Amino acid sequence: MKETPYKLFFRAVSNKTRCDIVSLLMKGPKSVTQLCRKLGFEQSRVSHNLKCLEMCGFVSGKYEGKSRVYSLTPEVMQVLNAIDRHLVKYHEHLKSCGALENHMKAKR
Amino acid sequence: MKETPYKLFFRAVSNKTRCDIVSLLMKGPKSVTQLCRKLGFEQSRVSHNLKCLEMCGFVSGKYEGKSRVYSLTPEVMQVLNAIDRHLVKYHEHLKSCGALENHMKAKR
DNA sequence: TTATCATATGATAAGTTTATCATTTAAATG
DNA sequence: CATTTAAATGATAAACTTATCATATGATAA
Repeated sequence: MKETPYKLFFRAVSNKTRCDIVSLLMKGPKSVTQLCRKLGFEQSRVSHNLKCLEMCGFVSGKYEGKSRVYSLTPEVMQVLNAIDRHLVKYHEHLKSCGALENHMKAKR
Repeated sequence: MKETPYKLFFRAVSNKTRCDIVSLLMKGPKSVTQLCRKLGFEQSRVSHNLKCLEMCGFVSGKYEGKSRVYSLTPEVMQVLNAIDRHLVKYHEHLKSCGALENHMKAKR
């Protein structure tokens, strides 16, 4: 499958772990440990997903003492804010959508 | 996994088939057959994915004669345009990102 | 330099998503 | 209402993604 920028962009935040990480980082930079604590996720889970977000340009990390502190890149902040503004109106539509969980599969 | 509106929104367009469908529809409404022809995808593939997009409020379809014509919802058009404007600048970053294809897996 | 705490990486099993094939339903028209 | 063309649905195997566990690397300070 060929990768379009669109797809890559969307996919980066199309799962709950990364979505949650991004949401938290929108409130400010955090170390891996801080993210783990706040989200209740395992460390390697967070690190793996941070790597993915980093490679997609969503976040960047720099060492501060022993810990590595991650922040959203300015570009992505702008994008997310733009989406946010529009998602406010759109919200309702999505809430009633079970599609991605239920379609294309029967009663497995 | 609990579903956030964010995740649902992003996931809807996080695969190539749906991304392509949405891109095409940005240029105007199309029937299923037209989408199949232009994209070179199988009919059931397109229909399944349209259903997903429809349930997420991305598209809506109405019968015109024997065919069913799909269009993007106005709300989503706005969102996509907003993302588009920002993605222009961001583009470069994403192009160099192999993360979602390569990380978390070895040499399988 | 080694001990300690923080993060990253690798392998893998479990879970999810996808495309495909086969079949069914829908609309229109003779 | 039978036929034809268009689209939707269901089941399933293959592909992909994810979380987890085990381990390795990094940074600092004693």
